Amino acid sequence: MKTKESAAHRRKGRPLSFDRDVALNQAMLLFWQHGYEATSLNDLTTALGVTPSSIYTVFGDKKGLFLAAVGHYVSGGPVTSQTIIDGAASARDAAWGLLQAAAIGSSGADTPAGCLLASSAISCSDAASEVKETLAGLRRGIEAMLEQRIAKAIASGELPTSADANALAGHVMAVIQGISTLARDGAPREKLLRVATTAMQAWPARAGAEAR
Amino acid sequence: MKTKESAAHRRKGRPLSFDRDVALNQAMLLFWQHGYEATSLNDLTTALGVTPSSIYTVFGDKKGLFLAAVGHYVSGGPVTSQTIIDGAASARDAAWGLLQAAAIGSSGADTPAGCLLASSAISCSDAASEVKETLAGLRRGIEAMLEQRIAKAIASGELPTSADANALAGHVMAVIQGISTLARDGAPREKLLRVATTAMQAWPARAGAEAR
DNA sequence: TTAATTTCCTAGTGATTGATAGGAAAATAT
DNA sequence: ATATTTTCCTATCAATCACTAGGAAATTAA
Repeated sequence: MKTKESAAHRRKGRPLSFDRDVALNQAMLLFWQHGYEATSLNDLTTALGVTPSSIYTVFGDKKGLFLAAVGHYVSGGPVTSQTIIDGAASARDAAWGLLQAAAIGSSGADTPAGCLLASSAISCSDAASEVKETLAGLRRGIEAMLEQRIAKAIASGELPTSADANALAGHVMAVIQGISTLARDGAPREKLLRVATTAMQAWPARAGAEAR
Repeated sequence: MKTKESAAHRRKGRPLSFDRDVALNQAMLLFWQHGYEATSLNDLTTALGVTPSSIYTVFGDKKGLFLAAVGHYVSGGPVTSQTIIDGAASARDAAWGLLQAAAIGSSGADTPAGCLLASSAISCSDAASEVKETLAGLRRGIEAMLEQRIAKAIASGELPTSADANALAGHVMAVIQGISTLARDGAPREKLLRVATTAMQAWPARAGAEAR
């Protein structure tokens, strides 16, 4: 069920000596652990078992490999931010789903701590600013999707009109970012989940309820 | 009123040709903007107007300069995390003070976006793990101080016994971390403050009040 | 003035960085 | 078989990295 180009047409020249997805997964793990700039080509070629020239013919350059690894990260599993938000029964569930996914994804036993999007290019040299900006764009995209979902909930009466969609979405994104750092600092999954639960206490009551 | 060694005793050899605090401030700004590893010695010597050998005689090595710059950062102004927590009238005010300081400090007009502690060494190579761990320790220290302040508030009846000091402190730290990243991604101060305000909505009601 | 001490500058160290040149090897197409 | 296309490996590129040797210059102590 992998994206394996339905075997209808084979390439012409010498075939790749390695599995592109396996290599991409290895690269993703390295970038996840050490970040974009701190992961050297030497680290990558060693871990992937591939020579530099192969990387450059397949992915262009280090930046291309990183972006491909990010793509592998965001669309690798069945659960993405998009599917979480779209599949949630309410804006509140969307926020909780994202926070829960961040807590669990940042504390996997077989993956580095934290979130690749949140941690791999926070500070960098000018040469890597394009990569940093790409990740920032992905983060902003998730935030925008969540904000729209919240705005829809306000419009539909699910949330009170006094709710601030922009601030609520920003708060959720901030906590997701923070959960990633807490995880990298060594916090266990159980704590990350309690932080996520605490963050949800900031969620406004349903529009009907006259509390707060 | 600077810490200038009360002029009682001058050093023996040739005097420093530059002001240590001015240089440290410049170094801090560079590390603040680009992070620890992405800031090269060449960047530093150029900005500081100082030769490499001078840096090494005064600060030991790049790591020593960075740690000195971090010290300059955390104890540079009159307001520190310590003074915010100790000076707050309540645990709630302590949390709000930290969040507000993060929002304002991350969006200064004359300083790089974000927080140096939160952004300068999130992901790094193995060679810089000591620096990363030092910053993580500073973050954990702030969190521990806040957690103790919250625990004290629970013990004194200021907060309900159902409150989770560890999770509340973790949430505040996560939001601080996230505010730093939002700022680096371009969010304006006004939004950071609204995120901080939203985060405070998660704070439990006073022990007496029977709400929630 | 002379000795001792400390910082100064110039020039360069070996190691590592991302990336490549050149040609052999392996596949398909004819 | 032969041509074409693509990837393979070996060896290496120039640039940059953090860092330092060696000696002149500037200060205090005697």
